[in-house]
Amino acid sequence: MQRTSLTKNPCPVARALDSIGDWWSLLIIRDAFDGVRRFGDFQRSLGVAKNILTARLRRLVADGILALEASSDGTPYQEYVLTAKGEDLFPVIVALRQWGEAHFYRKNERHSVLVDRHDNKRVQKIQVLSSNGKLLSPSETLVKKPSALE
Amino acid sequence: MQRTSLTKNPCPVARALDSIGDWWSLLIIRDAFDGVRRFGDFQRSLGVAKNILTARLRRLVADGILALEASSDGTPYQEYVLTAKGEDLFPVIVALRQWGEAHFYRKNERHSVLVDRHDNKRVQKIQVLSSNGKLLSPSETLVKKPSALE
DNA sequence: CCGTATCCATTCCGATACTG
DNA sequence: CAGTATCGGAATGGATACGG
Repeated sequence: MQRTSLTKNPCPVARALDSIGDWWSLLIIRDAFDGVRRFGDFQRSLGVAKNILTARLRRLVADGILALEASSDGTPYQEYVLTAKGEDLFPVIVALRQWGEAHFYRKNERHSVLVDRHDNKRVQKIQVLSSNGKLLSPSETLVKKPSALE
Repeated sequence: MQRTSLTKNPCPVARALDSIGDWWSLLIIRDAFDGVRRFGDFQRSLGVAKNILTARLRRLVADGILALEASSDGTPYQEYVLTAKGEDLFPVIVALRQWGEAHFYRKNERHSVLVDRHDNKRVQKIQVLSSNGKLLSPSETLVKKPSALE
């Protein structure tokens, strides 16, 4: 039996995970944000088997997250670049990164950080804000079903 | 051969995904944010096989994302609740939700939304901000390796 | 250099039956 | 109700060999 598809699931989180909820896709996307564009570079960076990488890249292209482009340098190969839809995953990656930084490193263990290119300062912690700009904790929010909207 | 563990990976995103980068874990956590606490409720909500659910819940407890508590009502069973580490995933879930809303629904298709409990208004779009509060696009940021920090 | 094809082991997943 | 046990099929993952 096949894995249940979530593309028809009513929840936006489920539909999102249907595209990128596997072990490798978000790592590929993270690399793409870091400027990786070539098959071999993804492969070396991730240490993933080539056939798996092929399948994942194809899926991401089919889902409109990556696109194939002619190479920027002279080489006759194509490159994988983020589409607008893919770029919209930036907050997801940053949130994951900050969660990882907070909970998976020992006190004296250092890790890379995300900085503003212009002033070299660390990016702010990503937050959930109300319409008037106040920080919201999970318990102060509520998921409202479409049927319950006016 | 086993899947390569990412717990020693230098990248915070990779370490995070080692805990929650599979198909079900983030959906379980989403449910937990929505107040689901009992085994059977997770099972019905997700439609996942019970043995898989068992394995995932165990992993999340072992990783300190969920904890087992005595039930709040009178029943003699235990409940799965988010730890502080688990609650810190809130921005990740919200970012995923907003990305899903933006890209996986047709024009007239409605979906649930996340609102502020106090005023019933929609939560702001999650953003990556510089230290002085300006919105940053992916290309305006840079990942700095620990070796390159002063 | 960029993939594709194939092989094999492991894991994942769903369904169902079962226990306390 | 909350799991455990087991089964079979599918997908995943790693390695390697091959082709344009």
